[in-house]
Amino acid sequence: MLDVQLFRHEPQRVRDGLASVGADPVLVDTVLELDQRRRAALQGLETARAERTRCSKEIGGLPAEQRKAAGASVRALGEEIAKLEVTADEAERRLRDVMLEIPNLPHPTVPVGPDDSANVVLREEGQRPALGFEPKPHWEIGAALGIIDFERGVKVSGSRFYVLFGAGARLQRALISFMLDLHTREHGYVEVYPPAMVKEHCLYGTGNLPKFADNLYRDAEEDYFWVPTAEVPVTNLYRDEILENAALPIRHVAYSPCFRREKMSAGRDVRGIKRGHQFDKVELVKFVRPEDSDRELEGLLADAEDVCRRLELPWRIVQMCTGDLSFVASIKFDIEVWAPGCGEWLEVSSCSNFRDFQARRAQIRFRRDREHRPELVHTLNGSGLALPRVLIALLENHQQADGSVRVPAALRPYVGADVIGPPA
RNA sequence: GGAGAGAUGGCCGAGUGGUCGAAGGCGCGCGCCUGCUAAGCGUGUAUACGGGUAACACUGUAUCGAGGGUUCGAAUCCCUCUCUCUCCGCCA
Repeated sequence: MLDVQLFRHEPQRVRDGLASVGADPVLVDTVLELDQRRRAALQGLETARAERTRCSKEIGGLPAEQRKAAGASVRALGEEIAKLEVTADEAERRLRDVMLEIPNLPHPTVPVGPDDSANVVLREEGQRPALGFEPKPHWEIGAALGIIDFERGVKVSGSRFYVLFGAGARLQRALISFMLDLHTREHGYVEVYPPAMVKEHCLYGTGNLPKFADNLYRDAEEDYFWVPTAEVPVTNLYRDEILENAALPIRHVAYSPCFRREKMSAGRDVRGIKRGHQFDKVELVKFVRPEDSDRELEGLLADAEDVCRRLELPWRIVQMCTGDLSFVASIKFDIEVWAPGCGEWLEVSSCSNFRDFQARRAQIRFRRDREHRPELVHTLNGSGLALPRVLIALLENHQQADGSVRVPAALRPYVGADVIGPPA
């Protein structure tokens, strides 16, 4: 959520920003009008309440037998207040509803563009493998090795589900452990194991609601949502808190399963394990002082890239243009790994700086010192990394002519083998 | 799932209809004193949204788990919900 003050003081800047991310600049005028209405309603209400308080105190000082009569004369005021409350609440709610649907403003350094065609590939890192044979897609490799079973996944849970067997399951578990260890031991993150189900308000905090309900699984009866990413529970860890200045920055790494309905991408990426309803992910989440957030984003990106490097995967960094930013991000860099088998770049992480957008929704603040009022923190996050796609890249980049898959050195202690071969 | 107890400021803990944003203690900030490793004295110490200011100051309203009700007036009375704790049942 954006700061209403920004609308009041720099409306043109907000209009320009909204236009650049494809939102309607007229929203600024809507907000300004609703804000005006809200303030007017509030002033009327507060005046009336102040008057009532004065009267009530007077009555309190009266002898008991006079109170009843005096009270009756104030009754009308109470009824008026009730009406003004309804008006003020209504104004407040309408403003809030609009504000909740307004996207974040882009960081000034974000390249301007209408859609993903204007995204910028900043650099390419790592070596593409010189395989010397026609690379197979992971669904062939996985099936041949007996480590990915698509048919049984469908049998048990329907389309977009698969089952990992044997070395495949172990490989995934190894990746999770490897990533958690790397980020906790070498990058300074504190590990968190969060709930995979959250209450509705958490999703408002991170910005998944109200706009993106159709990508979420929910249990309406119990008001539970399955998390689409660990970002949701981890960001909400500090909701409604005022953190100590010394506690910042907070850097968390969390492994969690993620659940997405994928309604919007029906029919897309149905082959393989690239896009399922359930997948695993190791997520990095930061809570930082505003002045540190630009630098912290660089660090976040570097920490996520380090996973690619150690897994000996070729990757590239793509900066999202204004038109391709997510609803909540003010700046975003994707990490894409090359998958030679299916011949595409796979998004394995989106590293974003949300600035105070989520913090305002979730009311995550910190106190710089006693003299200052609490300030909103900046939140950032990015995957470090998303498991199934790393698995794809691993199988496809490290496949060998005989059908086996080489395990990169960094992963060997976790897998307990140098090579994943066909079933005996 | 059944029965009971509870939810007050950073923490502990008073407060059962009025002058209570809320005693007292702890913690913490600032000042003084003292001078020795600790204490004493004074003073201050929630948040949000309005008004106000160049910015402070100042000022209004709200907030005692959440929502609703009674009342001129609710931390205090009534209802609903949430959460926590104890016991029973069930269970990985």
